Amino acid sequence: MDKEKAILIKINGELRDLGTPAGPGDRVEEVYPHSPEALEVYRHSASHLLAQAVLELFPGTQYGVGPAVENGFYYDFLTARPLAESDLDAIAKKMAHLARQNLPIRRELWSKEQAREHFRRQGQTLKLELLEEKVAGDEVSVYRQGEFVDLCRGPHLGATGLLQHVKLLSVAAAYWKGDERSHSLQRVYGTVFPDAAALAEHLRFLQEAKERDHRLLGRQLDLFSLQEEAGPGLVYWHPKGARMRHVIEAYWKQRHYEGGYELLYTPHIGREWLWQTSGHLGFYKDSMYAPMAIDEMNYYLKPMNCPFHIMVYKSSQRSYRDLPLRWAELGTVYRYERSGTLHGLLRVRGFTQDDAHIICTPEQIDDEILRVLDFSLDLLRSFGFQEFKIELSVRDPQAAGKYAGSDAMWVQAEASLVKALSVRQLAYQRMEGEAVFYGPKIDIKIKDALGRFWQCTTIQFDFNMSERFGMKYIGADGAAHQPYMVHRALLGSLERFFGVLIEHYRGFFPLWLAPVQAVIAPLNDDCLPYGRRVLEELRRAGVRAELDARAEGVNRKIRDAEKQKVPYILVLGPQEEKAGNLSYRIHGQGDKGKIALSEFLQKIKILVEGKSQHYEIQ
RNA sequence: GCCGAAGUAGCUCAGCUGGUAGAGCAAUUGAUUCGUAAUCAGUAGGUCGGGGGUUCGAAUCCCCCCUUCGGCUCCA
Repeated sequence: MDKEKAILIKINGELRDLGTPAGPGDRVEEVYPHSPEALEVYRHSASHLLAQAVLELFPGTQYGVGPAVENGFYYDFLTARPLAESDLDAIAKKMAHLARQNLPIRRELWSKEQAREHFRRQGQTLKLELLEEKVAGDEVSVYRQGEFVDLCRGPHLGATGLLQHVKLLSVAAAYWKGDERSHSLQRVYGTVFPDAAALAEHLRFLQEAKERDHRLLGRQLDLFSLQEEAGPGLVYWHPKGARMRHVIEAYWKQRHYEGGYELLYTPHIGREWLWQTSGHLGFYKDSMYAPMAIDEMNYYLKPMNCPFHIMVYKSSQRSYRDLPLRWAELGTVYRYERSGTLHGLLRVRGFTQDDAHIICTPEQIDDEILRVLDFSLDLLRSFGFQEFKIELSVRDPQAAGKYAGSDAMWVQAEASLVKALSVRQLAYQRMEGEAVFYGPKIDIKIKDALGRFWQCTTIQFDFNMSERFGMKYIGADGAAHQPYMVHRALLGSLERFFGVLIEHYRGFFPLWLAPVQAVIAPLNDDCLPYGRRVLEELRRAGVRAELDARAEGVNRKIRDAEKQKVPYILVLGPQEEKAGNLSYRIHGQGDKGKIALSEFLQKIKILVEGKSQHYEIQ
């Protein structure tokens, strides 16, 4: 392989344009196209190329910001008319044209006044705003390629000719500076790679993600639906989806009982008093469904389960000897999510949280947090997820006043979260100021088969509710104390988790989750009675089986079952009937030969119990 | 909620500049009874997302609304 030419350099570890002069004693390293740092620069330079192309094609366009992002880049424009997907071709052509010209990309240092003058002349008010807001000193670096000049810190590639493998992906709206009261800009998304193969690989990944889309698979496999007439963001679980949910719930309940939890069932609506007391009507009203007036009293659908669990707590006097209490509920809540945010199962308006509240003494909190953390990771692993991203959200030290709970509680809460993470030697990211006002929290995201992360677990301290409802327990000292309350959901919501499972497995669920584990395909109608007997036996053994009794050939029955991603297809003909056994196929692998029914049952039982990730019968 | 795009049979989609809808799959009926990924033939299915308007005439043009999609913002 040819030695690649360096496209950037690092001076004392800092990425710079190729050709940046180094001082004496500086440590200089070359950076090659296929390094991760280079990719970021490719993206950033591609965004400049995009802006250059758009400005040339649509004169009078204002350009905003255009950073490299995960998987690509974008640039925001204020255009005379909105851009459409159909404009992307023309833009891409223009970019390719500019790339072929191999324009040098040059860094220049301007005085602020010079930049001001330049952008004023060009009528680029967005850039003028950026200039005033972002540039502190009097000197500012700009990058020029041809006529195009952009305010930029850099670094950049040396010339546009390096940007050969670009793909524009979509155009969408974005607010100027993320502020929804501000202009709506046109954001063009694209991706770029140093070579054609890497670009093709990424496009394959996008295609794959599209094919895994849970909304598509949900329909193909008849798992669930969302229905226009019945209201947006409300999920209908079809029989097959419902079976999976049942399996998930049964396992979840079993694990909770084993883990020292008790289960609760609480109502779906509650009187205004409850939400007044909880504070939801104060800070959460916009996200709640409007009240129902019954007997001159307002009732609200619950957006959270906490107040209900607290009511159970307060139904009798509690002693320190009762604690910790761990109360779990698959609690269905309704939240009025903004219409534009709804997305399949991943963002809905009615969903079931796998919720629990742990109420304990301050002395118990370290143990309880560790316990929840272990529980969560273990539960997620049993669904086949192996990699996690953990975030610890703590309060903003600058604004201590806006938080519920005492300072001491925050300090202890944070300490016990950190302690649990470090005892288990888990890497985490500390999110300063990301805590909710009512307490610090740990969030766990799971990595799916495509490397995407999905938020599931949240473990949150809640100092607000316990305060507002005046939760108390009698301590060993005979005095009343405020307990700690931890609110946690491990899977997050069953809807979202289901959506993630579908995408992670691409519909090829592990046997223990598969809605239909086996389809029986009798060869002809004469074999139907034997088919029915096998069906009975499978069902009695707890196998989720179906009999394909249509007047179709085996080929057709096999094809349809394969398309439904059923793990096993059992072909029954005169031979099998005579021998009292069955021929089985494993999904995607074809005929695996004959096996006795009892042996089949026994072996797949092992796979189910082991939550196996494959269907192979050993 | 905001910006843009879209909505035609259960599903996937075709229907050019206005002249009262079409395919494949699915469904259904009949025949076929088949050895490892689509048996053959017939039939039925749509006030073209909803409402209003323009027009002799609207799936097609205009307005309002609903839903979905791509994002922004937000989040389990």
